[in-house]
Amino acid sequence: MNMELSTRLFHGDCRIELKKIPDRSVDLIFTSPPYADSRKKTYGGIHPNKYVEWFLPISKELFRVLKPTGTFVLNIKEKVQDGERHTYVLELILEMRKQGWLWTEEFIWHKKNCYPGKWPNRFRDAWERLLQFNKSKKFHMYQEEVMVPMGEWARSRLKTLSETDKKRDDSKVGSGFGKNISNWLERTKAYPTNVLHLATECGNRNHSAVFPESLPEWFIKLFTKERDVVLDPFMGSGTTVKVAHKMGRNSIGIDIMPDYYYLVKSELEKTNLVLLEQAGVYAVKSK
Amino acid sequence: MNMELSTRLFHGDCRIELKKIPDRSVDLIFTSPPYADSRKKTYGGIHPNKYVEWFLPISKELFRVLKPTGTFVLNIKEKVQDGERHTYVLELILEMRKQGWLWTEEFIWHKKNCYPGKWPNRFRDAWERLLQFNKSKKFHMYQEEVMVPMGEWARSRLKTLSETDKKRDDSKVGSGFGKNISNWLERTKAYPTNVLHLATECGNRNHSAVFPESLPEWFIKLFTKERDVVLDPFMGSGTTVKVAHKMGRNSIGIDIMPDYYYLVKSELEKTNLVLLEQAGVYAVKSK
DNA sequence: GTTCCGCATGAATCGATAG
DNA sequence: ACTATCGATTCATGCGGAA
Repeated sequence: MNMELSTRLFHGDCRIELKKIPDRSVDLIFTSPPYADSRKKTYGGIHPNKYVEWFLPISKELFRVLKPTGTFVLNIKEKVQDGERHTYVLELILEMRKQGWLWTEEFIWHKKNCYPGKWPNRFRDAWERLLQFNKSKKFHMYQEEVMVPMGEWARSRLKTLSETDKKRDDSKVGSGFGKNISNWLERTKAYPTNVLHLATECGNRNHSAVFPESLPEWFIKLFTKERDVVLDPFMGSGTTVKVAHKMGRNSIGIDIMPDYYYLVKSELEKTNLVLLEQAGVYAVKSK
Repeated sequence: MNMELSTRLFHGDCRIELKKIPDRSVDLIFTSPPYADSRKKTYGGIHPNKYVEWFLPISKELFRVLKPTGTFVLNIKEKVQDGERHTYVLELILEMRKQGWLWTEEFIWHKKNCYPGKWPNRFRDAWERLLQFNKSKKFHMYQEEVMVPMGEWARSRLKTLSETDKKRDDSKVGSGFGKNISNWLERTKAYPTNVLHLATECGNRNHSAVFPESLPEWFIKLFTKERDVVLDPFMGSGTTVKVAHKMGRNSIGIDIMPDYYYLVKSELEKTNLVLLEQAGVYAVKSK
């Protein structure tokens, strides 16, 4: 059957634009909001001390639009201010829990090629937080989709298992053991951990604060299946929505900056964009 | 000159034992306190909800004994409770700042071999926090001491060179060769980042150390020089004090558990222990 | 001496069962 | 209902013994 895959873009402040999205309609929110006091020109430079206050109305709307089985992944890192790490991320987590969010996990994104520099009192910052929030303890997670190749020892391990297998097969007759065995034998992959090793994308000076495609891709694989809905309320150059579309997910992108909005719009038009009746709402048709 | 290197051990609750240590006398505090609700048998199992309340009087004493130029490195990680990451670490950071601590940095310890397991809603936990606190913005940091070889190619290259070096060392007679090598070595070293990659120690039948020796070693190199004073108020099996002593630093270890206390004591006695007048205070003489 | 292989062992977490 | 205990699950590492 021919189904339509939609990519909807909204141009405006997500505090307002989010209200156009129905309750419990989104499977995954993946976003990297403007960092405190940075990207001043694009987002008006939220002061670190005002960051929590600014973000809470947004996270409340995000709570509303997320399905009970959905997940919110927030890519964020505190800035250094006056020689100290600022505490707005810590405070934000505490306040979001008061809104009903469950702080399920904190993934670490290890940036293998982090920004260069040298300071007398600190080293280069090579990691960012990927905070996982949920509305309920029962959320969808497709762990098999992100399994990774095992270490070197996999071969010998498999050998051992096949021998153990034989022994058990002799002693046990007609039990459900065979199924387990085949599971083990085909195992050449392992589940990942909560530490992600990805290089940052470099050389793209058109847009600030870009993350590599593999970052949203990993979480989209992990927390959604095809035809699910992915939302990025701080779309920026559109990495999340473009990856989502490529992966057969419906997506929604919001950005306040005209440059970003029209950039993503035109890029989607290059492929197969369909304008919907609402202003600023587009759908990309896909076979 | 013959100087004495001292390793002082205290047996008791660090909330009390710390009072025996003078104000502003410690250069580095490196410790890994008992995790909430774990090590029940050893520390009485502090409940996660009581953790901050329990730790704050200790951090207050630590603040007192640390030199203004010193550093406090706290190895900690929140437990999962009821499907969520607990918030006691976040709250602890916020409360410690109220005590006057500066939250300078958060290092990530990536545990390459983390505990195995599989669950429907989370992956294996492969990282811990190493929170850096200071009393002032002007603290001592010896960055050159922890420089690392650049990249993989450099590492293999270094191997080759060191082997070649050895071979020629036998036949070499005071040529300028060594100097060339050291020059080359300096060029291939880079400052590290705030992400540390270390495996936990396992299979060592002696004692199960909580962290590998290289962890305290790295921070001792970074934040102290020889003859400085290193303190671990939750000594455990004594990794920190033993590494500190090996590196020519004076050290102080405290533990409430008799088993740990007498274990470390006897290990130090095997080398060259000197009993001081105070009960529970020992010094290891070193030439 | 090397290299390879087998094995024990973790600062874990969930879900079920029991009190 | 709420807490305590137990079994099942899982994989990187370093050691020791064997080829």
